[in-house]
Amino acid sequence: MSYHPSSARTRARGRDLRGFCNTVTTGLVKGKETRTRLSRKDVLDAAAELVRRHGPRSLTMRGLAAELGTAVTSIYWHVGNRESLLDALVERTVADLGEIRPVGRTPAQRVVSVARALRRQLLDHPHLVAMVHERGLTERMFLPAQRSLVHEVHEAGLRGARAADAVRSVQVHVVGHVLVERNRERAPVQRPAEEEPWTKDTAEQDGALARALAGPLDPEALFTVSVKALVTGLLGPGAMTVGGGPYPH
Amino acid sequence: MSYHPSSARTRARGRDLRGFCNTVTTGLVKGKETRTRLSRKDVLDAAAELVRRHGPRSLTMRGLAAELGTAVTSIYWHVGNRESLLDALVERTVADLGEIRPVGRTPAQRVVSVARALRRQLLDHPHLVAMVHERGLTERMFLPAQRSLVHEVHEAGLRGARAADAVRSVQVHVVGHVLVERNRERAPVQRPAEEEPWTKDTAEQDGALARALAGPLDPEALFTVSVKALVTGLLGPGAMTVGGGPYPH
DNA sequence: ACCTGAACACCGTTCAAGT
DNA sequence: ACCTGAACACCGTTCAAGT
Repeated sequence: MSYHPSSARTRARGRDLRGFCNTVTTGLVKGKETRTRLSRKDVLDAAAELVRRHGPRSLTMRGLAAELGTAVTSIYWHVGNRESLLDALVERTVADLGEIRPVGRTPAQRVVSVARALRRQLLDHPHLVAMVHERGLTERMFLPAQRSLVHEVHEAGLRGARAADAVRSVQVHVVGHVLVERNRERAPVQRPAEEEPWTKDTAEQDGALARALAGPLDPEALFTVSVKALVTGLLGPGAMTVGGGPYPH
Repeated sequence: MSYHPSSARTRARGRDLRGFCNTVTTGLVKGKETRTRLSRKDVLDAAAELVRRHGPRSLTMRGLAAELGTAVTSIYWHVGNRESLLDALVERTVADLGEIRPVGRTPAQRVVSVARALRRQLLDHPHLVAMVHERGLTERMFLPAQRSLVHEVHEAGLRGARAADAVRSVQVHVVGHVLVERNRERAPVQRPAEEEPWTKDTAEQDGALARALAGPLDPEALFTVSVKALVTGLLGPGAMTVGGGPYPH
């Protein structure tokens, strides 16, 4: 419709064709660079910083413009609109997530190590997870772990569709777990079960079980338990036994 | 501060103290009821319908007022503000989710059946999942399954903290899986891996694996596979063997 | 090619005023 | 106790106009 570069959003999501003409620095004002021209990268950088500090909801076009010292409308020229700005941000961050190296003696241990590392990576970018999720790009979060998982699952003797299922099971479990976790963080005061909290009477006469269910949840520990169980189930019995299970028996 | 009932949101989240004086119907206009007075229930019902049809983002206070044929500000009197309106909506829907009856011969089979039923319930209320999630009430979605899971896990011989972990593992897995699934729905055209899609060469020389990874994902099947594996791992080896595994061997 | 201010069509929310 | 219109302080986005 126009020569507006943001029409790139209708093209295949390819490389940014401009952006080579980066910031032209002319001087310093109170330690901050003064731009003569705004670049797409400037916009993304500033937006990324705002999101990193206060989350995506805090990112308004007007606020971003103020941060950059330009008119709101300039931003539109560079990134099209708010939606594709966030798209670009997600794209960039996901691309920065490195591959994950498996650690451990058995394939099962290495798969667990990949799962834990992936979880760590995702939790390190708290807002990213929600943004990728809201954009329907969840599978993107699978990528850093995918190659390693394929290798390890194959190493464990799984083949074909069954191997693919195992890889995806682990991926979905990790991402899903992180989504649930992230959510708990936001509402740390989970309304104390107004449904009766668990008592010995309602918990199969198992006092320890009742206490555990009524008490707080340790996400890290729960993750370890569940991913080990999952991997055990996927790779076959005995898969985790070498490394010792989560519980003394 | 005032007698405004919406100050209930500062009280403990208890029962709605008004709302007994429901709609007073005076006649019919084109098949629609004509209200003389607006009740909190009217507001919630209309809001629920809007959310059900077009999702929570489509719910605006002004639009809701138009739907109800009142001034925007009347709504504020009844529900306080948009946030607590959505809170109330979530509360109501979650409360309507019934308990889940386990089916199957072995405890493992029954746990799997509970997991599948819970997933079904959540997928039946597509917007609810996202809303509960955004509100940080994820554990609420655990509730319909909780009691049955406790029973079955105990039946399988798990006790104390270990039983609690098993219950929670299944719960987080189900909710997490549904979150990931729901997300895929929203973006059905997952950008075809711009990273090279899997080929026989990159997939450990396993052509079937490559095809499976490149192809589409069947969420229902994947869920079954992963939850069976998880339960197997949690309840001990052999747990699922009676019912037959997902794959012929 | 890049940047601008003005304007549009929305929001949620508050408040003083009605009955 | 319940409802109202006017007003406030925000949004994202478009557009014609500048250089």
